[in-house]
Amino acid sequence: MTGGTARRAPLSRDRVLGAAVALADSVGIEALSMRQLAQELGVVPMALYKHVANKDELVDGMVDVVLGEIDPAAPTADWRDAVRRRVLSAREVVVRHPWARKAIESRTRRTPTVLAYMDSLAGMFRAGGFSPDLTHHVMHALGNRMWGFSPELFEEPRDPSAPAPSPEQQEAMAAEFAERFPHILEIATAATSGDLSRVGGGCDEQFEFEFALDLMLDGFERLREQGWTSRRG
Amino acid sequence: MTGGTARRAPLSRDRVLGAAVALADSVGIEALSMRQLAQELGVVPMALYKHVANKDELVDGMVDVVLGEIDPAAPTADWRDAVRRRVLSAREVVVRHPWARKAIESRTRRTPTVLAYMDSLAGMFRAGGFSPDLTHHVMHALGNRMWGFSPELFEEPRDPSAPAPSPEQQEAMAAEFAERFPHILEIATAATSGDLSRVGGGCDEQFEFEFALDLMLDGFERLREQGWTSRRG
DNA sequence: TTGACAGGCGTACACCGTACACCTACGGTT
DNA sequence: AACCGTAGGTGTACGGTGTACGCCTGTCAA
Repeated sequence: MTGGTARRAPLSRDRVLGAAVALADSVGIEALSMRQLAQELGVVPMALYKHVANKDELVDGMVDVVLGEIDPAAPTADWRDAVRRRVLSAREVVVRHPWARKAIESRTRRTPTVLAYMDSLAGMFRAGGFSPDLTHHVMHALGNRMWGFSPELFEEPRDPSAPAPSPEQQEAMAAEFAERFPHILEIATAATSGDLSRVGGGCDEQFEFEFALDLMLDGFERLREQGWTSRRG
Repeated sequence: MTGGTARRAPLSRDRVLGAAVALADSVGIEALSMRQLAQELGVVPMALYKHVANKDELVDGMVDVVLGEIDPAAPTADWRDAVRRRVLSAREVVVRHPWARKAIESRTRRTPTVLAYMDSLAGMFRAGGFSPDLTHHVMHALGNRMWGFSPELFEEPRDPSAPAPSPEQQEAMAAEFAERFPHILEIATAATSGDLSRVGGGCDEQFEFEFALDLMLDGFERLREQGWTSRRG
């Protein structure tokens, strides 16, 4: 009966992964469970296991999905520009999917999609005149930054439900902090251009990311120029 | 009765944390559970909660313990040397406690111990002539490498229980790999000096770490020399 | 002697991933 | 038309997790 109440669309690997990505987008990766995902799909938990082997493989698949959102590599004369674009494009997708950071960090299996991305990046270095040897090391040096994220040194819980400390408590804490961690306080205030009220407010992650990325790329270029090699002689 | 069968030594926060570190050392962080830890201490699970608030706080404490194993900062004329020593000392302890990598990555709360370490590092940059502004950014650029580890691009499961693929299967896989990921294959063989049989064997992590660290430190020094600042004008 | 309290115990709950057996509907073969 | 293999959704159950809550007991100060 085509005109009756529409039957639930059948599951498929893609539908499962898509729903998982959407769910992780809204509740985070640590709240994503097979049971909740099943419920979201109007299905019993075990039904999922007909489409993914287990939860690990599910997360692998989710990572593949978001990696698929990275802009395909565009041909560029300049290796530096090519790498930079690619990585910043990757960054855009992990910003869209904040859980991807943890997911990628925790991943141990390298899926073909992951390998393909790394391969394309390696290819850019090679095309730019990097030796296989040097390419290898700069890929390591890039590390997780190739996926468009850097570790968050300070992640603020910013828990609004927590009871706000009284002003004098705040003052006391600030005083103790200033005594024990003067340099951190100093650079934190520098980061906010001296606006003390915004000290806890987090950093400009995009700036920090590009700063570090460019620093590395500069270093890479220098090593390439001077024909760096790991073999002594 | 002092001479009778010795009563179990009473629990304490330190004893709990010490046992947790030892347990994680032997079974890994993901196998560490409150129940198992309690059993190790000859105690009922809930007894632990009299000494740590919850599991998160337990892990925070464990991280603090291992950070305590880092060599105290020694006075050095050269900022570069000071930072390098400190970070490599940190690396020694995370190599001793492999689980610390994941633990630190997953941590969100910054304990005083963590802050103290970061503060001492920041202090080294400041003493070396870095502006607060620049210090801030280089700390971000250093990222998790300040804890002595870099992300593992390829972690091999190296599962010995998995059925070994037949030689022809292996050959077929290698051929497909070579076609799809030529650059990865190329740099992997470069890493083993052309010894194809060792391609899957992993990289020299220590070398990669120092390579990346020195690359960053070089970059930092250059920025310091030229009086880099994030403010335009 | 008393009574507060620190610290270990036992039970119980909600949640997790997933093994296993079952059912049911569909597509191709005879 | 009868059959049957199989893909895919269901239900139940098991062993694991973190931890809330109440109890009980030994220690020590008043």
